[in-house]
Amino acid sequence: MEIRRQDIHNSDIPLVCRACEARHGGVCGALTSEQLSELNKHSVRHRLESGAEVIGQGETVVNYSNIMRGVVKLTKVMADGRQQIVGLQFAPDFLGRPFLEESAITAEAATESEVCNFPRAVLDRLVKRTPELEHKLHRQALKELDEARDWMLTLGRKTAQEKVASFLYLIATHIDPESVDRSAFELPLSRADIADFLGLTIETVSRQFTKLRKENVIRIENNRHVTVPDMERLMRYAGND
Amino acid sequence: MEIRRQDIHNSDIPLVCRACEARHGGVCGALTSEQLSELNKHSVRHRLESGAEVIGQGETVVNYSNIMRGVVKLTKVMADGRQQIVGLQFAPDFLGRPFLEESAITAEAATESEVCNFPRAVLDRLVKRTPELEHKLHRQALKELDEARDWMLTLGRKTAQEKVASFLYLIATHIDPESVDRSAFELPLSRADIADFLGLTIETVSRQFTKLRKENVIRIENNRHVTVPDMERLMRYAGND
DNA sequence: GCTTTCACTTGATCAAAATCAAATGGTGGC
DNA sequence: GCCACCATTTGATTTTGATCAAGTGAAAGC
Repeated sequence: MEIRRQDIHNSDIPLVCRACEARHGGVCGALTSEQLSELNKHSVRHRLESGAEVIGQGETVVNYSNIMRGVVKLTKVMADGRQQIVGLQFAPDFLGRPFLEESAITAEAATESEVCNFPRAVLDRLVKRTPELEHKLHRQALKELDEARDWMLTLGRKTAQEKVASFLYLIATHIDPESVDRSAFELPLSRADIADFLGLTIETVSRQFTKLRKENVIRIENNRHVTVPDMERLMRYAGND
Repeated sequence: MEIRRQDIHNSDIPLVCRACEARHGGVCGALTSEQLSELNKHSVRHRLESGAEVIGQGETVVNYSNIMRGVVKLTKVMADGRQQIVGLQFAPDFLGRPFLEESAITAEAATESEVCNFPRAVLDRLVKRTPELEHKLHRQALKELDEARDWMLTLGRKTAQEKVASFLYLIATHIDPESVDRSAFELPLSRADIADFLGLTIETVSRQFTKLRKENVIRIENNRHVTVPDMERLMRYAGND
């Protein structure tokens, strides 16, 4: 038996939106079909190569985006080049900092990705008229804040081993929200990116991977494919008792 | 000559609110006088000793607060006792995590403080009916997110010296938003708290203070009173070029 | 097929911050 | 004023992770 979606006027929803994975998880779910149509008129779907920049630190924000597929990293850079990843966003997250002219961070595709861009001005106008949309954005901001604070504990107080285990646990639980089996996944970040996420060097990250592998906490194939035989054990290594 | 406030129906505003410093800076500024009266019926002003807990990690959130005076620290603790301060909030900040039953952090007065508590349920009801209020809370969440991300760079990539200088710069610019002269201030945190904020030990913090003092970047009297002769120089020591 | 390149790993050494230990100094109680 | 207590500083040593320096291994180009 077929189950019908509860959307009202489903047929009025733009075709591309109907097919969009982010439709129900992301901010677009807060919009009526008319609003969705309006936003859709101005939006452009985009494929991003791994490493492609969405916006640079200090640049003027002209677009917001929804991540439709892939992983986007948010980074901050110091004048001398030291770099820190301050956030990882997964589909179907909203990407952007409302109410600010200039971006305080760089957003860059960590993997090959797909995003749906729409002009800042159009969404800002919609937000003013649609409390439910602001509510969604507010919730997303709070979620990011919770994640940032969790990560501050990791950065400030955990050992290198705990940091690497925490990272693996984070990826295992975020990479594919649909999947039931979280024990096997592809790392969306290179060793260099992982180091920038954890406040470590690539050498230290590599050594900790080797150590976790030797202690059978994880298995690694082709540098990027990770298997976790015992998730509870990984959690203990991450210091999350 | 006396200058009149632009508030409409100023006389309808509860007396305690009229005198409240947080009235215009905090979330209450988004409310009409009637809403303010309703909220005020349920709110209780409270004096907090330094160290007093507002809410504990894992506890059920029953109250939100406005900070009227003082500094509140937000901390996370690991099972083995390692601790990290993940946020500092100054008057007239809003204190609380909307839309979540259980607090993920501990909030504790860092200095002798004063807060205005109101029941979660009452504010949640007001938020639903008042888009402008949700907008204010949204902006506050985004501000906290920006601050958290700035701090992640400090925690992950800065040296002990840069961390301590960054902390001093943060306090200098946040402790008294009114004051023009930011070059002299009281530290709201003990050395132990500063260590927990910076992901360092108290010994390392103390040594860096001594070093900054010997290099004439700061002067310290009575352990808590700091003078900064050249703010630009402090900023350079903090790595913010 | 061979070379080049790039990401990653491994090894040796070094430096920064942690740890362990003791001294100092200011504050409140008597 | 003197003592006790606590926060802070200072000193000696150790540890962790950074740095410097080679290696390895897989994929891309010729």
